[in-house]
Amino acid sequence: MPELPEVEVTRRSFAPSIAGARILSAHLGKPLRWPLGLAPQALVGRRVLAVRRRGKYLLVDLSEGLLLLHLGMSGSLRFAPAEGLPAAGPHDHFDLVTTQGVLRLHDPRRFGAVVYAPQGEEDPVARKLLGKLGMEPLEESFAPAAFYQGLQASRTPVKLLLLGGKLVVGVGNIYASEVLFTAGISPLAPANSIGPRRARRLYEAIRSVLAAAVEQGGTTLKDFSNAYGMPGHFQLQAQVYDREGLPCTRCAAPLRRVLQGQRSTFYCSHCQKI
DNA sequence: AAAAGCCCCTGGATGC
DNA sequence: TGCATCCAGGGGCTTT
Repeated sequence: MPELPEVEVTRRSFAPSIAGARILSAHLGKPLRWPLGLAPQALVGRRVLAVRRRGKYLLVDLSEGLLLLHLGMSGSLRFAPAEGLPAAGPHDHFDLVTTQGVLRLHDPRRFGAVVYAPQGEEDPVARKLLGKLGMEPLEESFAPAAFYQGLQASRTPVKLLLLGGKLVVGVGNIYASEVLFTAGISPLAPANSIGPRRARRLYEAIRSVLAAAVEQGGTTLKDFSNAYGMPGHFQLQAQVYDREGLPCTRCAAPLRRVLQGQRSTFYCSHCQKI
């Protein structure tokens, strides 16, 4: 489900509310992708200092150690007062009960994870997950020249390179298709066939599409919502994703769907050039 | 070492 | 209605 915009929207929705809270208890449901790495009751008494994001990971800084949260394909977070919060359902797999509310991870498919890193970002556990991540597309450090060089270094179809997260993070299956449509570049184009001008257009498209999606509260296809249950609206302005056979908004040709790396890609073969 | 495939898991939509 | 099949917003790991 969640790509960079959804993770960022989630983060912004509850980070101010949980900052400064003291952990009262923590509870696990069914196993997630990886084990937590410590007994949940060991978290009791620590403080939540801040919530940051790296790629599609949320980093919950504690007074001692760090929690890494990932929402996988179907995960979402909720932050709500303990009173009035329903009992954990069959798909609620992590509750962090604090003095300021309960942070709850809901994840039917359980591709998500909550991992404890005792030594913060320098921890081997954290480095393993975060160490190979690419540039943050909404940060100042996302440099056009470095992006172009990254494209030049690979013959992989550009859609797959974007999805891989080693050059730039956060672009998932929806936004990869949207960004390439905006840039007028075929998802099938080998990355190193993209010249400097088109690379610059792609760079700008990544920034503008992701920023617009954050602005719109993310994309809600079926069940995404932020930590207060509010859905996003970006799906209303999706140009190609999940629109196979519908007319291109730019040229009216029917949009196509192809498989790349066992995942659907949507594009306009007329507007998007190799 | 880059690149391609394989899984993990559940549920909803579709088709017979 | 019931059952089988396909598909889904991710990404680490294994194999080429």
